[in-house]
Amino acid sequence: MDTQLKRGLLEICVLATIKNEDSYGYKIIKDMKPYIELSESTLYTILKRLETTKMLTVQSVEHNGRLRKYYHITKAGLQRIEDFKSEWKEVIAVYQFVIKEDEHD
Amino acid sequence: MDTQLKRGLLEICVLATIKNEDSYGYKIIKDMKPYIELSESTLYTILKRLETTKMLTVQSVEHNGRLRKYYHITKAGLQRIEDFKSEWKEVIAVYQFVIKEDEHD
DNA sequence: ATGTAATACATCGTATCACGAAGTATTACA
DNA sequence: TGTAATACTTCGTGATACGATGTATTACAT
Repeated sequence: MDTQLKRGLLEICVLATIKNEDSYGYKIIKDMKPYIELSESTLYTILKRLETTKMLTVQSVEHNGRLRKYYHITKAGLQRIEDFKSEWKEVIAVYQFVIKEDEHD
Repeated sequence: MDTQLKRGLLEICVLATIKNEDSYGYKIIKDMKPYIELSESTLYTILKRLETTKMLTVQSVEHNGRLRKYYHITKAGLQRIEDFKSEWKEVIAVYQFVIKEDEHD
């Protein structure tokens, strides 16, 4: 998918991925893959940002002797998804405008 | 609209605006306004970029003693819109994933 | 006549952000 | 013994939306 088009979707998609169940970096990438691909450097940048903006919280959990960082969505994160849904109406309006066929007169 | 969300839409929206009729900067902004707002600096940056990538051609036309730069979409520009339509299927898939309700088990 | 808004285009600097490259470290399996 | 998969991190770069600012003309109101 075009990089610019992804910009508005990546962050919200990460939130959606951890919405129902806490998850960690490597798994988030795999879960998102069918819908939208992103590199590790991109994901960890986004996770850090979402943490800074309090959209999620982090907890390190030991797994097989190694630490895994589990991410948990916050109320603000859930609200962010709701806001996205509202904004989507505007996006659809733009799309309709773009695909509108020529009115041959 | 959120800046990030706009990133994937602005360029294509400019092309859609001039698709049926050649237009110039100031008018493009006004025509786009109901769907998506952008500043003059943003638009002229985009127009320059679309010219560089051969998505449109420019022609200066005298109007009321002043020069207006009219922009005309090219074949490549029209193709760009078609490509966007194709890509939209992926965008919708992402959206569906984001709004998917929790499966309470 | 004087001021203000609208029209029309251009440039500069900045902040945000996706991403490739590279690195560290462990586990699993051939 | 080597290679892939797992897991997280840092750094530098390029793309791009946007505010600020500037130039210049026309139109209209005070």
